[in-house]
Amino acid sequence: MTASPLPVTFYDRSVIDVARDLLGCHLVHQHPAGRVSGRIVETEAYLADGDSASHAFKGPNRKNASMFGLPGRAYVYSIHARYCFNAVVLGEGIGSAVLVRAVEPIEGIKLMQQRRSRHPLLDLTRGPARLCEAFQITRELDGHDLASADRLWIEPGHYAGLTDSEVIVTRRIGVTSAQEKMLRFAIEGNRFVSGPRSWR
DNA sequence: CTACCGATTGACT
DNA sequence: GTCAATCGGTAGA
Repeated sequence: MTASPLPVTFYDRSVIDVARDLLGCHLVHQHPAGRVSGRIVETEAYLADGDSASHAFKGPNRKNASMFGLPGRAYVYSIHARYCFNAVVLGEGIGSAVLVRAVEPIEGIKLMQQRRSRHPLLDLTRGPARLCEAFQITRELDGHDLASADRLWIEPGHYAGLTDSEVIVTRRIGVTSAQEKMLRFAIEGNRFVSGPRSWR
């Protein structure tokens, strides 16, 4: 795999387009312990305006600061004693991001299993906090530049460029407000997609 | 300092 | 399907 990271311009577009287009791309983490990578199979968009489910809804604070930072950076937040990973979309002061909810493991499965300890393949990276544990993504990587091939980045994948019939669009999972918005994107039929079976 | 919350997960019926 | 444990991060006293 010698592809180079997606450029910043990829992230400087409509958050819905970015969430849709990240499907099929590869998330890569390089660490002294080894390299892990996975195909992105599920994302959610969090809008800059009128989206009460977004952490950016009430404006910038220390926790969500990177969400209002440069596009193509990571926004890593903690919730329920775990971490979740987003890619920041659009320019400074905007406050939109794409949550990566699930990937399909490609490289480094043994390392992922060590980090997640004894979990079966299907449970390694299905879910936003699970994939962060498998990829060793913590708050340390909050604000990290995803457009350079260092530590953590995203590459265009072999199967990127999915047709509309290969993508399902649903409500977002777990949010307690703005539940009506259809902002979750997933590769139809992929076993590593989280949520109810009927949504896979 | 304490109180509270959650874009979750895993265990359980 | 239901539900409680989990703890980092924040807000408030």
